[in-house]
Amino acid sequence: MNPRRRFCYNKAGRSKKVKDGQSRFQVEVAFISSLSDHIERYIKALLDQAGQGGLEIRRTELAELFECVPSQINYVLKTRFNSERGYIVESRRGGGGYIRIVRLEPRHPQGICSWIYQAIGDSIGMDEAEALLVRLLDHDYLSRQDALVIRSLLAEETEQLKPAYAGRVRASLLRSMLILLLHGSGNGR
Amino acid sequence: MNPRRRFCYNKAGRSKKVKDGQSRFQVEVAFISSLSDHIERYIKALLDQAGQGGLEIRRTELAELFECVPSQINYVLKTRFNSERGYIVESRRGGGGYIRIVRLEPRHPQGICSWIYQAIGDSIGMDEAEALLVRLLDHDYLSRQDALVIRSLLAEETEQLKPAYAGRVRASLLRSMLILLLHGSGNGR
DNA sequence: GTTTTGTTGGTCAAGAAAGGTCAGATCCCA
DNA sequence: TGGGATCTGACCTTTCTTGACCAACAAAAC
Repeated sequence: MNPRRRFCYNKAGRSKKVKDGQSRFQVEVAFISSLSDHIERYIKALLDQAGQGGLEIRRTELAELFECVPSQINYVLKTRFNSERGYIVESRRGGGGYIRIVRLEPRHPQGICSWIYQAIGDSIGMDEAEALLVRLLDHDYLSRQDALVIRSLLAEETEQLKPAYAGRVRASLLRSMLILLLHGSGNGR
Repeated sequence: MNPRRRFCYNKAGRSKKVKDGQSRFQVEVAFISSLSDHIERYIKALLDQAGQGGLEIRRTELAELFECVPSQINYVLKTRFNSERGYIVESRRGGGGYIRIVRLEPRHPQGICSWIYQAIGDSIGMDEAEALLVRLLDHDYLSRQDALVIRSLLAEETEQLKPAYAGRVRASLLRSMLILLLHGSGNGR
């Protein structure tokens, strides 16, 4: 393995230390310092330029740009561009492969999604689910009709399950339906 | 092999890159980039124009249009226009040979929701789910964005599960999300 | 009516071209 | 100084593209 000149990209963007002798402490801004953080910022900058359709990147190119291994890109995507944070990542392997990143426009105050993730957790009971729906209803994050449909689907889909699984499946279902409503197109087509 | 000027057809249709210097990545729409994808889109465009009876093509002609080997066309047909995705392909060899492609409307006496229930069943694999989404997309029952979100949620919610449960949970999730979109307040279908 | 020849489309497997996964090494901060 | 966050590299899977060879059908030749 040839010794790599790492962090090449960062020459411009990383935090600077003050010249030797002047001070032993970092004085410049840019606390953000890890490679992952830089890749994250770079992708976000690209996303800002991109339209609704999102952004398409080549894993290898990006890795070359930052002089890191390709799997580093996966790490960044997994930790920073997951759906809890409001992103969707799709990819395809093989010739013409790509990674597409879409930022879901928060049609509601950001934070509501991660709040939902937290509130639901790994498993949730019917009562808690109901309480959560009521709460979302009260705050107008949810329409009456959607709440009705969700309620009925939750019941229908979990009634046959053993309690142990029911809670988990219910959590999955509730989470998915809510996220879909919050992020989906709102009107088909 | 003479160096081929590939993607001739695509001159007009392919995605634009941002001006040099701005970014090395595609930021505009229409990302789809492989030859197969272009052939797929071309055929679908033809299908949209064609009536109920479907579309008839010459394998060789199409291959010439895209400057590829004829078997590439078979690949596209096999992977994108199979019966799982709701297409029927028949062909005849010899002089006057042809390939006919027919797109089947997903129909059920009781309507699209019943069709969905039936198509999903108790358990469904990721591939089947994908095919179903594509089919609904092709027929405009679903928006791109919703499909994107559903796909990503399906993957996320089932990735940790043992295959035996994953199929069932996936079925529940897919069914619920689709029914919610169709019956919820978002659109009146 | 056969046989031959030309015209189409079909199959399959090899190789190329992406991206994915995962365990272990490292880094870094409380 | 221990644990979580990062990084790396070896190895894997998926998807696409190509070309050699095969099979079916039609029209011409016999």
